[in-house]
Amino acid sequence: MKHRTSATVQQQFPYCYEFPRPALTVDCVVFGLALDRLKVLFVRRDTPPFINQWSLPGGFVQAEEDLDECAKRVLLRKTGCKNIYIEQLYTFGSTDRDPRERTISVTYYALVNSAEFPLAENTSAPEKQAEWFDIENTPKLAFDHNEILRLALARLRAKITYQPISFELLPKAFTLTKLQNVYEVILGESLDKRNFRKKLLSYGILKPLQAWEQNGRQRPAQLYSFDRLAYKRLVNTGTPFEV
Amino acid sequence: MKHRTSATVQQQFPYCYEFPRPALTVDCVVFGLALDRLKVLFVRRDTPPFINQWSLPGGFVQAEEDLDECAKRVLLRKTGCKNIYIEQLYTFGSTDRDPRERTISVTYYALVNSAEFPLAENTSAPEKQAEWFDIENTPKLAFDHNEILRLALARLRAKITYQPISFELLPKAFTLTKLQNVYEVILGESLDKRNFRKKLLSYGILKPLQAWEQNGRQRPAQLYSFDRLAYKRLVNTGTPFEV
DNA sequence: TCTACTAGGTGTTATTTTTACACTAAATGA
DNA sequence: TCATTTAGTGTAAAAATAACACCTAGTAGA
Repeated sequence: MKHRTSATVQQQFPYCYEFPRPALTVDCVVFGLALDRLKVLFVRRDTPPFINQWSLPGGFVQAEEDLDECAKRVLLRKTGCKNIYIEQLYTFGSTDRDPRERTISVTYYALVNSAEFPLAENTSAPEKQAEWFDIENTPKLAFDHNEILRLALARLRAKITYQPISFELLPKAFTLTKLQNVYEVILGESLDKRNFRKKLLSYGILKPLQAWEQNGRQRPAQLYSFDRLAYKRLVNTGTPFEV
Repeated sequence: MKHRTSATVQQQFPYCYEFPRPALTVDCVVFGLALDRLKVLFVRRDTPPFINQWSLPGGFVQAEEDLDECAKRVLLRKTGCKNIYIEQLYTFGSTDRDPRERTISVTYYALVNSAEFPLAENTSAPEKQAEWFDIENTPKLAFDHNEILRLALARLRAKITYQPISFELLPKAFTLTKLQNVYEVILGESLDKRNFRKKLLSYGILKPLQAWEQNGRQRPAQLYSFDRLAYKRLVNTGTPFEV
């Protein structure tokens, strides 16, 4: 139960409890795609501890905000884009993970659409210092954020094989080659083009558009969009989606 | 940052912070096996809110205790047994999930070994009122605990097919029939005996013991134990474990 | 305008994995 | 010794996966 104290101390530390309470933060691992590579977004800390070190974007959970909302708020602030795919990852709560005081971090990972968000090599994000790093070349991060990143990457790798989240990294309309590239980049292995197309198309969750993409001096590629309704129907029939 | 206030209020609410902080609890979904059925453990609440209603065993996270430790402490208190398999499930933090005040719950699910723990139909747990319920017949629970239970069950069903956690529900030595039964009970479908045995034995992670189980007036069954080292080797070769 | 280049697009076969299925073995109790 | 019960075992058909090569349709530049 929360109680107010009197006196001046109240003004600075007005929220008082019977037992100590850890601070609660949300930290996000934001994945994006650029130049056919998997990227991840870090922000440079401007306060101690770990001042000037790179870290995951995050923030304290506000009193009247759900955890998911908090993650979305953080993402909007750091990346400037809404409607990002997010998923809760894990909650980190070692007693020594923050040198200042006990802090619990509920972590999320997010997938940003490479069309809506201007992804370029080391472009700065809207505010503060934020940068995209290639997943193969990440710096030492503040706190236990390297560990969080590892877990997020493992989760992404696993999840992409049985849930249609690859589309979240692509623009609404995409070619099969781009889609295959998402899998190759994340799984770290190359796939057979014909088998990949055969399998993906067999689920009937890709809607061919009346549009083609012209990218260089070659044959234009058919554009597709992800058909969420068809995917729901697929799930209802019990057919597993697998790549 | 935590600060102490002066005056009498300090004695009751001595932990003061600049911003409001939610309470932090750990709640556990404890699964067990009895009479070839999947069971789950609930405790009856003895304080408001939801007094007298069934709920998941849980408790507040102590200042100097990791989240996993907290879950283990809760489980030891409620079930009396150590070395339980636990895994973090999800963190629930809706602003309205606790009618008293903002409370974040880091949830875990646990698998208890049916040999070490005396599982019987509705046996009372060591202290307070605790009962095992058949998974097909669970009561309305306090807070959002029914939702947590649903999620835990979904996770258990998914996980059992690609991680060797079924063994955690069985005694050290078990028969293949018992093992198959674990899968059938959790997945809710019957499996082919020959195919099941062929597949499980093919991984080489079951060590046949020089022991047989005599259960009725029939041929005694070979006992096996789970070979953790062999499983590690299997993982290292990249072979997926799948049921 | 012709040619070289580039990525897009497509089927078939061999191999592997999965599924379906039925009888004998070893013990007990009557 | 016979009836009953669960333990334990192999094979063949079907399905899924993996391997593999060439033509297409456009652009750029000669």
